[in-house]
Amino acid sequence: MSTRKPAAVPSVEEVDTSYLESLIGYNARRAALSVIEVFLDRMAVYGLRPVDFSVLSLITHNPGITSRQLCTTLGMLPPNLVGMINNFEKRDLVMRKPHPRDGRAMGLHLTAAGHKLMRDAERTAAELERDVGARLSAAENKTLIRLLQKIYLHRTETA
Amino acid sequence: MSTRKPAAVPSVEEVDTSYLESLIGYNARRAALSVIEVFLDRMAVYGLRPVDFSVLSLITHNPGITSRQLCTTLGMLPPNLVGMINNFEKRDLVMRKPHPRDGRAMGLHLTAAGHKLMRDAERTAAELERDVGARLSAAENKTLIRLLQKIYLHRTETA
DNA sequence: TATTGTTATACTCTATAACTATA
DNA sequence: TATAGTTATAGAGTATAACAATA
Repeated sequence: MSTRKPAAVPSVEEVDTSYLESLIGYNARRAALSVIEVFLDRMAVYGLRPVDFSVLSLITHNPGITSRQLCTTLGMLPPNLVGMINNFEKRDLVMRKPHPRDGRAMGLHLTAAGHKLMRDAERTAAELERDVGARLSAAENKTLIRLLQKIYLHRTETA
Repeated sequence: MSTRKPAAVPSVEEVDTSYLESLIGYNARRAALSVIEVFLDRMAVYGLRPVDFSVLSLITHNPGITSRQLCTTLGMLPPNLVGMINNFEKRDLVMRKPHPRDGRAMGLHLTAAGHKLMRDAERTAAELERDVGARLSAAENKTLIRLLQKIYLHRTETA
């Protein structure tokens, strides 16, 4: 049944992925997962997942940022941020302070320990960026980031 | 720091995301999520999530592909594929046939209904690709896919 | 002994509803 | 009335261990 004539039940020797590889979404997702895999590995020593790093990095560069601003920026939902911030407080990385002009809100700030951790973590991130980026030339790197931003920073006219 | 004297408790008017936006992983993830958002919306009429589309597309272009091959190609775990295939069988989109040369394996094949659905779904995917790609020029589009593949198709020398 | 497919299950991530206090 | 933060909880997605059938 599989020797001479076209097999009624074919099998696959090598998987043809050419169609999927022609789709932007598929490629972007695969690339993101590839980088995140390395990220998970190297940030493990700091006890930080990618989302932890993103949140702490935003607090680092935006002292006093509120939970609401973090959620809007990172596309997270408020209930899912609460536990993260609580953990950061338990680890003495982040402090909640009353917002100077809005009694409902809490401003988020790094502690001294938080600053120290993020100095190391951002250095590691820079090394990772250099290693991953080494798969591309410097110009390609710049181009890639520019094109990716054109994809997701498009101002939606329809919605 | 903002108006006159350095505020003891600063607040944030506009969130500075410049640091995160310099990282490849962050940009790739944001771009992927942006495309997937549109994908979810347009594929809803077919009852297909991105991963469903990927699996059915691989079966379409690789009739007789096994679960093992699907998992390896898409980075999924076998237990998580079983339920998907069961659903596809219930919806009369996919059939399991005994593998011609390996009694342990099952080859996966589209039914007639599956072929019809995927013709429509791949047409929709092509339209989506055209619309998302319209944010970029044709040349940029080609470049973007090439660079993304250089990121995730790198042959790892270390591991 | 190793591999394919499967079951059961645990764990994480994401999403929804509702409450409080402040605006 | 609307918003920021929170709680509790449901649902989806992802992970590990173990088993039967076959290689």
